[in-house]
Amino acid sequence: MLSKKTKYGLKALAYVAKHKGEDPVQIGAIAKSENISQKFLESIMLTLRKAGFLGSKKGKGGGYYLRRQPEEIKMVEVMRILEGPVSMVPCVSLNFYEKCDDCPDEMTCSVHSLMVQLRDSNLAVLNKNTLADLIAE
Amino acid sequence: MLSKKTKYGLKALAYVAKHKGEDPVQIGAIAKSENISQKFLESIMLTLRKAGFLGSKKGKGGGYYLRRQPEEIKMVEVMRILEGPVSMVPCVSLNFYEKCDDCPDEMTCSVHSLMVQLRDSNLAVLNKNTLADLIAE
DNA sequence: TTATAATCCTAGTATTCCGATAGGATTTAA
DNA sequence: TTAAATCCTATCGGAATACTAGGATTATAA
Repeated sequence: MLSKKTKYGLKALAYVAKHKGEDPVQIGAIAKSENISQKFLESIMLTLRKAGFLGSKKGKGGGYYLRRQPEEIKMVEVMRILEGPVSMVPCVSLNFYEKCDDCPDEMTCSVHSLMVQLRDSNLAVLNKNTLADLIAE
Repeated sequence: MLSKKTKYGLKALAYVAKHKGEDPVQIGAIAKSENISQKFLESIMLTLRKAGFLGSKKGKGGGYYLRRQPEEIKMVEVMRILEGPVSMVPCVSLNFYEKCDDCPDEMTCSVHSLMVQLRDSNLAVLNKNTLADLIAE
């Protein structure tokens, strides 16, 4: 299941992207438009800013804006920040590799190959889609 | 992340499939071979039996055996039983459809299309792979 | 017949994670 | 100087996950 954090984060990014070129958008406006708890969204926006997707302006008239073009923000980057690894098991993760605690040997693990295939098919989709695709429809 | 339940279940199915044609295999043997808590595995085996993948024989010399050919057990079936929906959001699930609580309208939801693509690419992999593929390598 | 070995089944528990909230500190525009 | 916004850390309740306990049931075989 996709976490609410990720879902809200994606929606918020889409919202900001839709208002590109205008004044910065406020958390309150996004929260209201997308039915998201404002406080929860605050922490998500913070994450997205620290990851470099968003910039912010403090104080009155402040808010968030995109720091990169929507076409250049790949979904795989956003997902890795918000949701974590693309892989379903750490031992096939490209960016978050870890040994599985129960597997003595990855090469003889019966689920390994299936997990690699799932990872790769997901990566293909997430590499192809950008923030621009999210607001296209 | 793949749940331990699913991971253990897949490994157990693979183990049983490897011993096809022999006497039924005991939970204890699987647990030992795959580093799984025996009690936990018990409940997983029960699930797999009730789902029709496994048969069981009680009493001394009992254990579990496959009820279908490995080539005919699709990973998508097993995953749906153990892990739940293939989709990451309920509103794009084919077998577990539900409306998302925060979305007023699926058609205007910015993450919808991405979720459909992910679902379909995962389905493709899970439909192609069978239990036979798990033990092939 | 009886001991043993296995599954069956329900309930409970410990821990972790998720979603959300609290409460201010800081910064900026008007 | 006031209001409006982000910034930041800490915390909390509930749900889900991973696992455990304890026995009931069934079948084999000495």
